[in-house]
Amino acid sequence: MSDSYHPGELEPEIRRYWEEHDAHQAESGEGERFYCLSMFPYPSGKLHMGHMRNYTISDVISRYHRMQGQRVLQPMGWDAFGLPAENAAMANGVPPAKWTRDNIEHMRSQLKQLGFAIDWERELATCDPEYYRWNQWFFLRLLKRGIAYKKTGSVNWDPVDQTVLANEQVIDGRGWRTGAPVEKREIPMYYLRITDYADELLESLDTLDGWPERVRTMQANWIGKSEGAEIEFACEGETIKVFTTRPDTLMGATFMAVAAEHPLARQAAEGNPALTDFIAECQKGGVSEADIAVQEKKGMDTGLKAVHPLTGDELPVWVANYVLMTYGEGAIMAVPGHDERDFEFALKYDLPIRQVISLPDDREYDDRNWHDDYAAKQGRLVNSGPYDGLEWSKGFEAIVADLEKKGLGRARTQFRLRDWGISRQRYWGCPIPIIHCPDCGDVPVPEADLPVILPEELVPDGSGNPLNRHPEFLETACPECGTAAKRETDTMDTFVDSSWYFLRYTGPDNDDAMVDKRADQWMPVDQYIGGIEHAILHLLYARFWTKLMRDEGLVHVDEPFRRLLTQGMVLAETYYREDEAGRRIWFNPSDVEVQRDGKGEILSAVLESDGRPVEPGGIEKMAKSKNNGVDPQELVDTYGADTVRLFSMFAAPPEQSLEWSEAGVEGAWRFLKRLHAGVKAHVAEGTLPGRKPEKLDGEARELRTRLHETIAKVGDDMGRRQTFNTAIAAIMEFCNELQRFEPGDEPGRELVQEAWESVVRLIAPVTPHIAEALWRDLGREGSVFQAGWPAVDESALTRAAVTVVVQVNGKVRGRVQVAPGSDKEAVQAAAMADDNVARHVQDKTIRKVILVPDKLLNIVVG
RNA sequence: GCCGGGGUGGCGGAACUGGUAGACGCGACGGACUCAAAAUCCGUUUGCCGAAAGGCAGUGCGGGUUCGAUUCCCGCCCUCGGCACCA
Repeated sequence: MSDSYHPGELEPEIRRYWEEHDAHQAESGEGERFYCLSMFPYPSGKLHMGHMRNYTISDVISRYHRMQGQRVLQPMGWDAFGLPAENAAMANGVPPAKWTRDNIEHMRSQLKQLGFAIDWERELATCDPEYYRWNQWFFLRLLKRGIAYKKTGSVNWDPVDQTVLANEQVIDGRGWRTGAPVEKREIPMYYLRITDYADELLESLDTLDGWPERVRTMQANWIGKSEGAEIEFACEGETIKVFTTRPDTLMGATFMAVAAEHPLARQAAEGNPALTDFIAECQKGGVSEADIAVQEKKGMDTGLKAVHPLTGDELPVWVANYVLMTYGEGAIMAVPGHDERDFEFALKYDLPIRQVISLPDDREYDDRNWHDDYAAKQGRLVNSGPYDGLEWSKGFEAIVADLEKKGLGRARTQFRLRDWGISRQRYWGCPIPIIHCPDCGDVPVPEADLPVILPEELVPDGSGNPLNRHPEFLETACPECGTAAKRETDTMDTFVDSSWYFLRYTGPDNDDAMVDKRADQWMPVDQYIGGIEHAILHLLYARFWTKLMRDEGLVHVDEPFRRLLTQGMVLAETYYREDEAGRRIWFNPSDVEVQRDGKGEILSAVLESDGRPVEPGGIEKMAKSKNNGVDPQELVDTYGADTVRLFSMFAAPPEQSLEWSEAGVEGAWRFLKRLHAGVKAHVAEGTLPGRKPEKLDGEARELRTRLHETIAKVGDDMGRRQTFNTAIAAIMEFCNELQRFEPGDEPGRELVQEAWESVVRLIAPVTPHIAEALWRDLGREGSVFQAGWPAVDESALTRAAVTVVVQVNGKVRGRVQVAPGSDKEAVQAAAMADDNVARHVQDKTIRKVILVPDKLLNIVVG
């Protein structure tokens, strides 16, 4: 092997060495356990930079902890069910199973090339019956406990393809393939009672101090606990129940509004063609909340009158599209004086507005500056009859008490969180183990008959679930009475698969149980790493499912993930063309040639293959659906895995989103070449036994101080802060100093040996191949990952003098060298000896002097 | 629309607890080496004024608190993520 850096030869050799020594199996070695988990990938075809970043972070943390002497579990698997496989099947006619498994093969080999310390013995794929049978088994237990239940839910319906669409497949209110306007449709589905756990899911967020604050905030807001009251309004022999967070504004209610799906709306529509048309109009469009929230507020009077429970006044009942059937009771009391949406609606339809809360300065309420006024919700009650003058929270209590006396209302807690609908009208997912018998109804598949195996040869064509046209799957006998019956063809939400895979990693070979006692050994996960886009749904469902399994006695932790690192997304430009039908065809950025102006704005973009223009579609997270994933393969082929790993960690802190650019990868490459050359040059003069160099002075003494400062900084950055970019910068900075140093004597060479051994170990988690090789070159036995993390020599950290910055009135005017720990007077005296400082102070009066010890002195003059 | 982030040189970013703004790297420019190129090495690189010493301005925009604000507070703008069937 030549003496220069050739990762193409070096890296495979090092990987063979690891494999021969089972270096990455979790059970080997000694020490306390550390479970390092990264979110498993959807096998979309190729690795992209988002994956690369995610798994490199995970590997750096794993290897860092391994070097701390811990026994690390870093598993890998495949989130293998889901929509993209069906889309690929439609496009190429390949069955989702084959497409998925081929992708897994390819991506596994890519991951192996990157040198991740993964325990491949534990690999799993959620599309394997050995995995998903436990989804089915557990679902049946939940059904028995009443946690799983059936009710209707609303879905996007494509009337042309006669199929249910995912929200992603609805574009501007139209089906992505047919272009037909989408409608809402009610169908029966299975739900899990996550709302039963709402309080616990909210409360235990406080125990997750290893989670980013922003994720905990988002989850708390998502669960959305509000204290309020339910109030009943009599209405033509029926009752309209509403939930409100502000019962104190009840006297300001001037109308009622119900959702289009509300039973009362349907009832009122009978014999009212205009209202029937309006309700049908509300059924247009998809079910996505974002779409509903931005649509124009519309409504229609039902003609019905509701009775105000305290005043007896008649209030008109409207149907309004901004009232959601899925929150509260699907009906509201509208208080346009103090609610922005009600206000907007009242203005549009000329409904009365009444102020019932005083403004802070007792101003008169005025529609025109309502936007300044409506927020004033914290005043006293006015225009509220017997409640006038009460502070709002007292009014809240008084009104609820009076409603309770009349039996027309009571205090209640409401959550924004809804039960989790898990039914999907799709083929490529885990079958829901239910049989529909004409006589016995919905019958669970007996445990002995599990798993219900999904036939793998089918090819969806976009017109509904092919299981419905597959008699071998569909036709069966009722387990209770034996008559001909049909299987449920809905499959489970893929979030079910990803809600417990981390538990299965602890005992993936167990054919007799979902999890076993090994789960107790490894759980909870010490470090979870994944994209911020999963901050709410996946993480909430995984927390919920863990609690469900706990309550079944299967695991013994309350929370699955002790520490969470949410990596920012890797973004890339998207490019598309529209076909005749207006469908967007997406092109990979690597196939597009782009010209930009001086500010980086795109001037033109053409497809390389045909030279014709494509439209830029904005910068978005790398994803299969927009075909903007950048494959790291080409870079790995050119520079090797270590360079790409180093570059992806150096580019930005992990939590930050990052627009992908290759500019700078050369820098990482150059650094590794210099590191390699530096060690080789030192070794060429002969290696030394690693021992603490004595009797250093001058430059050597300073270099050793810098070495141990760097060791302390890198350990802190990798372990506590998890800012790998700054850890790498610190290593680079030290290497620059080390390479300028020329050892004149034996202690100097000992220092250089110590320095290179430390540098190689500090960089090892990031660039493991080169570190392993250089560790050998330095004359050390065994793997660098068994060598342990370098220790900080506290005695090396002390300095004879420190630099203190001197400011005059907050502006830097000089720097002085003083002994560490010098007091204000001493530093000030030194500062006044500086010409420039003295000039700025001159004959002015010193009003104040502020000292930040060993760092800064600010002299305030006036 | 609602919830949560982000905005700092030509570019990626650093400044951790309110204390030197621009570490480290890319790019660019100048130089060394070379027949030449690549690679490598050395130097300069926020803007403006200045020969220099030094000075003034500067962290999306507008205000505020403070001896001192990229950091805290108020109001905006832009942008990214999520919004329950993308995963």
